[in-house]
Amino acid sequence: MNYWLVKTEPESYSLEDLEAKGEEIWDGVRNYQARNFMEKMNPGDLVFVYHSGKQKSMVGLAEVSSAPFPDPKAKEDEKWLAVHLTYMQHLVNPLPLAAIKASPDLQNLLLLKQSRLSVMSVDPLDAALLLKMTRS
DNA sequence: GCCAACGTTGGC
DNA sequence: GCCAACGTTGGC
Repeated sequence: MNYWLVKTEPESYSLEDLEAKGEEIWDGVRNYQARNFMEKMNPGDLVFVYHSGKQKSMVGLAEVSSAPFPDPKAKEDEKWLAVHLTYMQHLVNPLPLAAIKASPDLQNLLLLKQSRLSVMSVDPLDAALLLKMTRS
């Protein structure tokens, strides 16, 4: 199983929106590094959902519920990808960015290293620690 | 509101 | 192919 983290601005699309809908197509990603991660997604993979902007906290969990497929919104000659994500839960304890920054064990999270990346992988050990910290 | 990081665009 | 200019993201 692989672990991922997706960022979203709650003002445009929030975890609550995902919860209400149950499953959502995660499209519109227009960054090559992010696409390369999406390419490796498999159904059943766990996805941490992070709210950027005012909240800047990890707020929930979702599950990859499809194989990656061509982004239907992409132009015909472009090879962008989308996946389906299914809502799992809100975290018992949302994890603020400040707490992540303050944790010596989480310093190699791509979230901290590449602030603009919107889809990224999470190391299994980091994922286990995150799950522990959020008691989910 | 500002700025750092970084991706993209276009002139050369 | 380089690089300056510009736009966007996201934290502060």
